[in-house]
Amino acid sequence: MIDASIRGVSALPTATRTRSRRLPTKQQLDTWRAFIETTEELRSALAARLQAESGLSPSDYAVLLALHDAADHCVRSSVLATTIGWQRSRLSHHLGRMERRGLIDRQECSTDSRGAEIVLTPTGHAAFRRATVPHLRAIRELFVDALSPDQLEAVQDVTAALRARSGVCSAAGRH
Amino acid sequence: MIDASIRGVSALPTATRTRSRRLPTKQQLDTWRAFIETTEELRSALAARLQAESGLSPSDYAVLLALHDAADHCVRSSVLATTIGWQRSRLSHHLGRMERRGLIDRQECSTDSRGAEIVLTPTGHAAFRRATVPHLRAIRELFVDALSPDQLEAVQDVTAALRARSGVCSAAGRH
DNA sequence: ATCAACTGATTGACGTGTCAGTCATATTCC
DNA sequence: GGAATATGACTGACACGTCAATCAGTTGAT
Repeated sequence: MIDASIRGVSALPTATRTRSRRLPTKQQLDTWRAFIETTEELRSALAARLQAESGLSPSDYAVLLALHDAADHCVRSSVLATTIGWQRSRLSHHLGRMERRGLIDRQECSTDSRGAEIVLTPTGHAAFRRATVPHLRAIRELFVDALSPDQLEAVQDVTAALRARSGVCSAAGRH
Repeated sequence: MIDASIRGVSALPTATRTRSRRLPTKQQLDTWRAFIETTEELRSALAARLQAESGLSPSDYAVLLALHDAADHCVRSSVLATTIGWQRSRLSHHLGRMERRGLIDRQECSTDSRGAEIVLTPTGHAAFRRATVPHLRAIRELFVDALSPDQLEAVQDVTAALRARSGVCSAAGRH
C-alpha cells in the first residue's frame, strides 16, 4: 500500500542547480510522499468497505455501474471498455471472472457476429443496488466530510493543475 | 486515538445521525472522481517513466531504496517489511522475483537462524543509482512543477485532513 | 470474387498482491 | 528439561492487470 519510493533523499547532489536538472527539495518530497500515501490509503479504505458491504471490488463496481447506466442493461464489450477506460484484455479477463460469479452474461451480437454483448444478470443488478448507497456514503464520509468547502475547491484546483501538466494526452479520462 | 474508536453511532446526536444518511451531491462526486482519477494517472505516469528509464517498478525501487539506506546495504527481512509498510508475504514473493533478477541476495541471519538477511547486489546497487535521479526529476516535473507554492501548501493541508479522518478507520486494521 | 488488411474479442504467459496456511526455530512457563 | 506457544520467513492458491499473440469475422481494393 505504502509507496516508499520517495524516501531516502539523504545523498542528493545539491550542487547541480541547473534548471532542468533541479531536484525536489526535502519538503517538496515530503508533500509528495504524503500525497501519494494518503491517496493510496483512501483508495484502499474505500475498496475494503465496498468489499465488506457488497462483496464487490471497485472494478466490479465500475463494470456494473456502466452496465446499469446503459439502455437495457446491455452493452457491447468494446463500448464498455472505452466507457470505463480499460484495455480490452483486462475487461475480457474481468468479465470472465464476473460471469463465473453470475454477475453478468455474455451474448452474441446481432449486428456484428464478432462482437459480444454484455448483459447485467438479476444477480448482478441486485449486487449493484445493494452496493451503491453504502459506497456513496463511504465516499462522503471518507472524502467529502473530511474536507471543508474551501479544501474541496482546492482539490479541484490542484487536480486540474496536475492534469494540465501530466495529462499530455489526457483523453476522455481513464478508470 | 482510543476515544475515536469508541465514538459509536449510538452515542451521536440526532442531527448527526440524519446527516450520516446523506449522499454526496453531483458536484462533490465530480470532485471525488477527478481526484481519484488524477492521482491514478499521476501514479501510473511515474511508474511508466521509472520503468522506461531504469527497468524498475515502484516496488522494486522501494525495496532497493530501503536496502540502500541501510548500513552495509543489508537488512533483516522483517525490518524491511515494516520499513516499507508491506505484508511479509508480499515482500517474500517480491524478494524472490528480485533475487531471480539478480538485484538482491538472501543470506542466513547470524543471530536468529529463522531469519533472513537481504543484501543489495552490485547489480541492484547499480540499478538503484541509475534510477534515483531520473525518478526524483520525474516527481518534480509531474508534481512539484505542476503546482504553485500555494497549491503545494493546499495539498499538505488536504492530505492532513484526509488522514485525520480515514485514520480513524485504518488505525485499527493496519499492519 | 478474392485476397490482404483491419477489427472485436479472447487467450496464454507472466508479474504482481492477498490470504490462509506451513515449517522451523525461539521463547515462555511449569 | 520439555511441552505449549510465539515468531520469522516461505509457500500455494487464487484474483488481478499487462503484453503479445491468436482467431474469427468484416471491410476494402483490385
